[in-house]
Amino acid sequence: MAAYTPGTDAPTRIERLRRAQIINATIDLVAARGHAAASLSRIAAAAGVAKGTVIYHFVSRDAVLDAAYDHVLALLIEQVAAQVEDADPSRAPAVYVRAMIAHLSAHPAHARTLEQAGLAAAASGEPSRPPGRSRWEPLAQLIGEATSSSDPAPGPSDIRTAAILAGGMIDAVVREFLEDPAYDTAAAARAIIAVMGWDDPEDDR
Amino acid sequence: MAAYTPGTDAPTRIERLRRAQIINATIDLVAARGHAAASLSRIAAAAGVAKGTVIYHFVSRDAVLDAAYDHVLALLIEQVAAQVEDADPSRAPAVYVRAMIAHLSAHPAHARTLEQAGLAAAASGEPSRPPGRSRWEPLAQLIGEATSSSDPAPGPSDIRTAAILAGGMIDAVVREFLEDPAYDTAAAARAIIAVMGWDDPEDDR
DNA sequence: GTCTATAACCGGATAGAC
DNA sequence: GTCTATCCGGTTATAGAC
Repeated sequence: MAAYTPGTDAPTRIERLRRAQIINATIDLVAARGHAAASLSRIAAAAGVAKGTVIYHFVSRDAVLDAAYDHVLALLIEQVAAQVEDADPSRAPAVYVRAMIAHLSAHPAHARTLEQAGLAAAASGEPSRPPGRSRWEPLAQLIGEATSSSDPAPGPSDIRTAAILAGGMIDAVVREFLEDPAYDTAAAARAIIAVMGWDDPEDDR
Repeated sequence: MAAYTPGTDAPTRIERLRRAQIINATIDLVAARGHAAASLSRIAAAAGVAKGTVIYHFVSRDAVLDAAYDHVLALLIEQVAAQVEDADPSRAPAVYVRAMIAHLSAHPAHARTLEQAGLAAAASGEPSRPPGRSRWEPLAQLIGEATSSSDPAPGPSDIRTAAILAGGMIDAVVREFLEDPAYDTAAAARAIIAVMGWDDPEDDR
């Protein structure tokens, strides 16, 4: 058999613990100092292990960062998907907006990390997705399903543009919150839903 | 007198040319490969000069990047301000949105560079501005002046939030354009103005 | 003014002791 | 599994020749 390569097979052990430990340290480090400053030595120091240990559990520095970014992204998607799934389709877009903002406000370090991840990706010419598959495609999907049920399609008639605009507002609200933690993100979420003309789950009582 | 320090005093000569040459090369480099990849040697190579030359005209690598970022920002502000100034106050917000998107669409490299500049700044904990002075403060100003003249204040009643949301949409539209140059930014600008419920200069004919 | 050469440093990654 | 030691490459910045 080939040599043991951690991460590819069943991690059956404290391996998972070490990996989690390193990943969490990396997330905090990136959130605090940025992608570029998250060097191997700093990651190791933050996690309380040696450089060699980090490269034993992961393949390279890039692999550590990728794993960290995948992790925060997976958590975000899981959270949002759970709330969107058991919601009336006509209200799914509003739920999406609230869930997104709530999660990122609750985990500022994750928000900052995702910000850095996106920019690092934009830097190294990475056309990771074929044209059309933009970051807000899932949201566009929800908008499409919502407007097909309720007749008077609100907001911009172009679904892609609607998703892009709503997504941009979400980003902006989260960014503002990161700079000013006193900013009322719940009110901002309400404002987004209002300008988009969407059904608001919190309206009916 | 003290030694001559370029940039601080009258640049009286081909100094300005060299500086401009280096700055432009830096802008393209950052746009293409990102902030982190814009090393001194790469900047020098891109500008067609030696490393020493770069550090002669600027103090350090960071100074070069700062100068480049200041430059693209100054151009953007100049362009937008010119269009906003000779516009009816009630339509200033719409003009701002269009000017911003038009300029950044016309100069994608500048848009990418500003993106990288922002992220690099977010990384090194740089509270460059006291709380409240957000990036969209000028826009908030325009919105305030516009709504004080026309009675039925459109969009979110909170001016700060209105500016943040509109700004976020501008960012999102530009980002989308960078990924898909076929994206219709003029239509997107119209959509932004529509959802905000603003007076549109292109409406009356 | 511009360049070459060099100093001092820090980055990632490997080898191997324990 | 985890660590230390080491190597190599690339980085900024300086010194000084031209």
